[in-house]
Formats: sequence, structure tokens, C-alpha cells
Amino acid sequence: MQGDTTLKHKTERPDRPPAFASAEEVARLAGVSRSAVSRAFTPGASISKDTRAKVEAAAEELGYHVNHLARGLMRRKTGIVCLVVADIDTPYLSRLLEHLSRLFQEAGKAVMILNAGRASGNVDAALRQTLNYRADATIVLSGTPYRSIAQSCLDSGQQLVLLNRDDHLPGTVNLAVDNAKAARTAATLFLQAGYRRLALVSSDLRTPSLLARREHFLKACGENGLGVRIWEGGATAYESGLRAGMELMTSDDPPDAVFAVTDLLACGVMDAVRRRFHRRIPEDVGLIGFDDIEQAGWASYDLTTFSQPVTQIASWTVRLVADGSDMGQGADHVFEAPLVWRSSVRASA
Amino acid sequence: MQGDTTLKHKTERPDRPPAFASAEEVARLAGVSRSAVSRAFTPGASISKDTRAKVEAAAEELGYHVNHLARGLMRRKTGIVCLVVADIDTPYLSRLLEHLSRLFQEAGKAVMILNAGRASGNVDAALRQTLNYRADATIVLSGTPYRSIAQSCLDSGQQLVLLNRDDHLPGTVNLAVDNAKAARTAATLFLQAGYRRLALVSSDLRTPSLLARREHFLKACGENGLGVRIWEGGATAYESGLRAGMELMTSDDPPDAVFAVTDLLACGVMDAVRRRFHRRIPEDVGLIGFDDIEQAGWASYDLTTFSQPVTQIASWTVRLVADGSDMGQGADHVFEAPLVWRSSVRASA
DNA sequence: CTGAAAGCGCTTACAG
DNA sequence: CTGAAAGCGCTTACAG
Repeated sequence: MQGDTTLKHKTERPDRPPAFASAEEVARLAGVSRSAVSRAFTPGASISKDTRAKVEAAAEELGYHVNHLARGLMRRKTGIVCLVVADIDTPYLSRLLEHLSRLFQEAGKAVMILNAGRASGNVDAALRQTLNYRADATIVLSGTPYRSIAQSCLDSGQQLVLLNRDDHLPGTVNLAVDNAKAARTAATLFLQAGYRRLALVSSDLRTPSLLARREHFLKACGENGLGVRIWEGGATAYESGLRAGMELMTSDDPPDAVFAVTDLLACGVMDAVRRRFHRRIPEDVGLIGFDDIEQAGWASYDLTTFSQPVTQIASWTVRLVADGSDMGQGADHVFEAPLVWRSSVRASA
Repeated sequence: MQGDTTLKHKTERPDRPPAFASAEEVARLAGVSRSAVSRAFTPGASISKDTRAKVEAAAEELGYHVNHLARGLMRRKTGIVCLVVADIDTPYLSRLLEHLSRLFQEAGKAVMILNAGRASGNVDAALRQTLNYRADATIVLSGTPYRSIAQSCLDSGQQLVLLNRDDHLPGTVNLAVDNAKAARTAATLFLQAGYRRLALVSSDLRTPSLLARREHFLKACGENGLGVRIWEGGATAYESGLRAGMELMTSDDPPDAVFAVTDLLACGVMDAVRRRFHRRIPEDVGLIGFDDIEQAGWASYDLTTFSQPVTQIASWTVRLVADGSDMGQGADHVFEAPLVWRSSVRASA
């Protein structure tokens, strides 16, 4: 064993963290070629039972794990999916995130999350990261529409699915909820129950789905000859709803029914009405929300609302990406948001 | 321009998605070497102002983004951090996730999330993924202790930080909350307010922090000569709390105070007590929770509880990882969970 | 400060 | 079915 063996052994650097085993080492131990090792870990590759067994044994012994970075480099498919999302700590979004991450994981994808927070600086970072890590697909769950990020991802050949957005960029899939129908249903419910002094509570953020709920609610009411008082402000949060409730109830002509475009807002409105003004729901004021967050079902609220089809949205998304569908038209879809009838609206007169 | 130019141009495959620009192409356009391009994107590398400018211009024109997969391969640092977490759609965990992902992102790290759901099969997948993508660090936010995943990560030289866990594996950082102190405070609060028939509500999951809260509450009560009725069941969820409340209130000797080890449980208990049994809180029964989730502050609950130091935990974690600290002892820390005094416990007698 | 060269750990035609 | 070889897109000593 002189210095000139043909086998090059890595020099041991005792101070460096224990290295990962490489395919090369596995091959050596198993007495096969590097290619064989590669094949053993590629489903459908042509390899004999025997060789596979030898490779697997050696891999097990060495604690070998295919390096997906290197694999991604060659395959030009990283297996990474980026989820860009703001307000992660919000009931609806965290639920969507839970489903999406679980399903993607089960489909063998790695999910990277990009917090698209409020600060717009974050968006650039998010964009760059998707691109830097060569994600196969990116899913935009929430946040204000960043046309730039969308376009860059598209340009670099990523699949792009947009949730609850308006701007149908060519080459993207757009998944949404039937806000129009839900908003119309809300109006109908109020009218049938005999409520007449209607109000709408929303945030002043220009989110497409919120805008749609607002627009169609107003329209449906208008068609029935009813005007609607509009309250808009802040984020779609409990506090905003609380404030909305206080201000509406202290106005000259307090509403007897309010459609809050979000359950978080609705919970705030409800607490204002009941706890601050001691008015009864649904007798004195009717209330409808949207999302069917967990709290809407809690005994203190028991809110009538519309259920976000989270499960369907998530599985549709994952299927699209896992199949590597080309994102042509036809992949778009609008899901129903079924009414969840609880006790915040009185029965029809 | 015959076929034998020394410059090899990539053959255009019109059917393949538009390729990313490579450093090679940028170098060609800028009229510099590949090395120069690399240096232009490496902070602190020795490169002249002039060259850098040329590279940046070319990169901009080509829409170049450093391929972090390739970079990770060479640097043996991927910039990826894995967050393994179960119950993402839970108020406390989603908040922790929000902070962690935001801070890591600001620190230039890419965060991958591993949904460690209930199904144990997921864990293997999670483990493999951390390893496959050569994450620099993995943070375990929740989920039952998976010794195997921990050990594998450690073995491959990852930084590993464990949140709210018990098993102090050598080589890991353990961050926790002072459950003992909080539990003792809860007991004291009840005693001082004159409550005497105490109950504890918890889940039957063997989560270390839950166990600690239970143990120290019992101990503190015991030291004051008081027994505690224990209710344990299901997940730490609203429904469990609701059930607990119902069962406790219908028992022979209903409690006059309950410490719920989680706000979710506490909200359920509260709704059972108030909405189902029409007993008053805090007059008839006192209630204390833990976590200070958003809902604890909502007007319908206004729950006295202990605040999870989410911000501190997150920034401590990120600092450790971003600095690449070696995870020796000294990095461990126990954070205070300050009492949030609201109205579910009556004032001292 | 700069470039040529070696190498990171894989995959995939290509030729047996 | 199998191996040798080329190549993915980068970084980093090394020698100017």
C-alpha cells in the first residue's frame, strides 16, 4: 500500500462533521459500479434483484441517503415545491398549509415555505428563493398579488398555481371558491329571515376573494331593493371585527344583520354585539361569516358561515403538481363553499 | 462559423421549458471567467468593483439566479433548515411556525417543513427528507419524541434543536418553557382566591411539557394539603376540553377551579361550564389555561393564562442556527411563561 | 484581483 | 442487466 494506489481514498479530516456516505462508497462496499447504486434508488430502472440487494445492504450499513441536491442537478427536477403564504398563523391559512404540506409530503415532494409577510421586502426574498432552489412548482396561498414573482417563476419553467386570486396569468392554474354564490346565499338568508338593515364588514385590503364577496353581496341586496352599510378597515382580524361591531352598533341606525367576509371578523362583530351591547344574536342581529374556522363551531360563537373546501383545494393542487400536468386551461377550478347552518341567523319568517 | 467552434453552444430544445441561465453563460456575456461570476455572488470574495459590475449587468440581463443546489454541493452547506412539526393548524404551533419561518427567512435560510402528523409513517418520510436534502439544521417543534430521527440527524452532522422536549440527547440544544413555575403559580392563584375543589384537565398524550405542568400543579396543591381531580383524554383540543367540562360538572363533587394545561382545552371547559351548565366564571368556577393563544384574549373567553414566549424561542433558535453555533451545553435555555391576568379567576379573598 | 482546473454527488445515454 | 464516461452548475484552492 504505497501512496500510488489506484483507489483514491478520501483523506479523513477528523475535525469536520461526520460526512455523509456517497454512492461511490456504497458501490465500493457492494462491489458494483456507481451506476448500479444509482439504479437501485431509481424506481423502474433496470437492475437485477441480486445487484439491488447487494446495494441495499451496503447502503443500509453505511447509512446512505441519496443526495437530492445532486440528483436535482442532473434530473432538472428537484422535488421541491414552494408554498408562499402570508398570515400563516391564521386559522384558515394554517389549515390549508397543514393539508397541503401533508399531501405533498405523501406524494414524495419536499415543501419549502416562503413567509410572504406584510413587509414587501420579504417578497423579493421569497421570489429569489424559489428560483435559487429550482422548485418544480410554487403555490401562492395568500398575500397580495405579486405579479413579478409570478412571472419570474413562469419564465423559469415552474408550475404555478394561484389560490383565490384574480389575475389569470397565462400559464398558471387558478383555484378559487365560489364567492359569488356564497355571498348571494348570505343575502337571501338575511332577507328570508326578515332582516332589513344590512351591513357588510370587510377589511380594506384589496384581496380578490374579499372583493368578490363584497361585490356580490351588495349586488344581491341591491336587486332586492336594499341598501347595505359598508364597514371596512384594518386586517381581516378579530380586532377589526370587534371595532366594526362597536362602530356599527353606536351609529344612528344600527344594522340588524351583518355579513362579515371572514369568520375572524364575524367573531369580533359577535363579541361586540353580545358582550359590549348586550344584544341578542340572532334575535336582535343576524350574523354570517366565511371560512368555517374552528372557532366558528365553538359553543360561544356557533356561527352560521360558509365552509372553505380546504381538503378539495389541497388535493386538487397536489394532484396537478404530482402528475406534472401542464398548466393549461381546464385545470382551473372553482369550488363550492357550502353553507354551514348554525345559530347566528334566525329561521325564516 | 463552422461546426467546430471552440465555444460549445447548448443545443436548443424548443420543447423543453425555458432553461435557467448558468454562470457559464453569464461569464460569456460579461467577458469574464466562471470564477469571477461565482465571486460576484459570494459576499466577501476578492473581486474588483469593475468585474463585479460587469457580472451583475450580465446576470440581470439573463435573469440569472445562483443555483443553490449546486452551491450546496460544493460548500457542503445548503442553507436549508427543516422544521418538523405536527398539528400545524393549531393556534400555538402556527404562531411558532410563523415566527420561525419569518426569522429564518430574514437570516437568509430556506425553510423546509416536515409535517409530522399523527400517522407514524410520516416520520420516516420526514427523517429521510431532512437527510436527503442535506439540511444544515433541523428544529423539532412538536410531535412525540422520535429518537431515531434525532439520532440520524445528529450523526450526519446537522445542528438539532429540540423545543419543549425532555430527552436531552447529547449534541442537541433543548429550549423549553418554565412549566414548573407556571403550574405552581396556577395553584397559588387558585388557593389565594379561595378555590378548594381543584381539577386538572389534560390530554392523555405523553407530551413532556404537558406532563411537567401536571406534575408540578399536583405537587404544589399537595403541599397545601389539597387533592386534585384529574381528567385526561384525547388530543389537546377544544372538543376534549368541552367533554372534560361536561364530565367534571356532572360528577358528584364538581370542581370549583380547573387548570387546563392548554388554552384549547380551557376554552372547551369554559364553554361547557358556562353554556351547558350556566355556571359563572370566575364566581362559580375558576379557570386557568396555558399558551395565551389569540382566542384566550377574545371577549367571549377572556381567559387567565400563561403566555408562550414565542418571539424569544424563535429568535433564540434562529440566532443559534444562523451563527452556526456548536450545539454544546450553554445553548440550552428555559424561558419564562409570564402570567396573563384576565377574568377567569376571581381576585384574592 | 483573476483564470484554469479539480471536484461535489449524482444520472443517463451509450455500448456492451 | 451492467459499467465507463460525460455532464449538471457551482466553488475553491492554486498559481499567476
